[in-house]
Amino acid sequence: MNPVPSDPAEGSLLLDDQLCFALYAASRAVIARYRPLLDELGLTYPQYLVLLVLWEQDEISVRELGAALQLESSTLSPLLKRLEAHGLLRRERRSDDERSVAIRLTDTGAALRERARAVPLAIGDAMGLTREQDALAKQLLRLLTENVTTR
Amino acid sequence: MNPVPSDPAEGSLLLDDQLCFALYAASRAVIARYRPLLDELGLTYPQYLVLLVLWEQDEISVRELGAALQLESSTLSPLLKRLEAHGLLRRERRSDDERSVAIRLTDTGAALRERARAVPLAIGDAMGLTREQDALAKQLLRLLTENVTTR
DNA sequence: CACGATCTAATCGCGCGCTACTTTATTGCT
DNA sequence: AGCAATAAAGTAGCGCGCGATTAGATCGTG
Repeated sequence: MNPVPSDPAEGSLLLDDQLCFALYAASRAVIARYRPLLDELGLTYPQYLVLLVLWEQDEISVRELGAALQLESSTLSPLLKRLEAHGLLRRERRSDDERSVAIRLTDTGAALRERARAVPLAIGDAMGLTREQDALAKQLLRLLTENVTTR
Repeated sequence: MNPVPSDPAEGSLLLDDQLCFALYAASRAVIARYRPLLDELGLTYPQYLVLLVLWEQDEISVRELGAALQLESSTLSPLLKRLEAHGLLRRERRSDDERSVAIRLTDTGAALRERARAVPLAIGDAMGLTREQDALAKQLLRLLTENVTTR
């Protein structure tokens, strides 16, 4: 006594009506696509995101990194320790504000950027969206994130 | 010597050009929105997804559940044990095929459905997308998942 | 019927991701 | 200056997710 595609999504408890599930499944599927490529670089997906930020702006605090990636220090601290252990970056207390920790790429970390250039190309290819679809998707996802985040 | 919005996204290493990041951030933001609602039901987000499936089709194998949610048994097995420990479902070896485990809701698990009805309504509201945007987003996300998964 | 290939769950190890909490440093107020 | 409030990073605990592996059941082919 359930279906009839009455008002799709509005209050439905059917899995396939849920945007949240489409989102969750897509996110994991895309990350899974990245995995073999990132394995070659010795990186996990969140580690790759951290490096994307650092390649754009080296010398950044944990706080700023968290703001850029929307991640808590409780997630970033151990992740950054692992990247430091792999020799890709250094963490150092700031002298002007000892609460803050400055993250800086090592030469190895900076050099990895060249090897990473192939990644977005391969992924863009695998996603198989037109330029318009890609732009539209990004736009919708940002709107959604914005709506859902701000009170 | 980097920017100039030359060909957005095509091979860029800028975080904000990455569809994958928009996806990853949106997924976490939406799940975060669910958290307080699901807390009231004593559920995590993936547990809620499992129940969505079971409310649609009770008596299902771990394999089928994994196919529906795109999750491995290594994720589902412990998750199902926790739901069993909370009294929401039962796991039982099938007599006709002893490899398979049948998942069945308890009365408590089935009854939780009524309390869950409020969830999609509240979330739909918080997402703040028009019906068209919602449908378009789902469509794009499914296309993306399909492209990225196959092959 | 035998026996190797396949299938199903489950386990283990590891890296997130988040909440709650702690520690240390800085700021703001009087 | 003194001290509460705030801020930054980190730790602990828990629940995913996933790759790799394993144990046991079933299937397929000779």
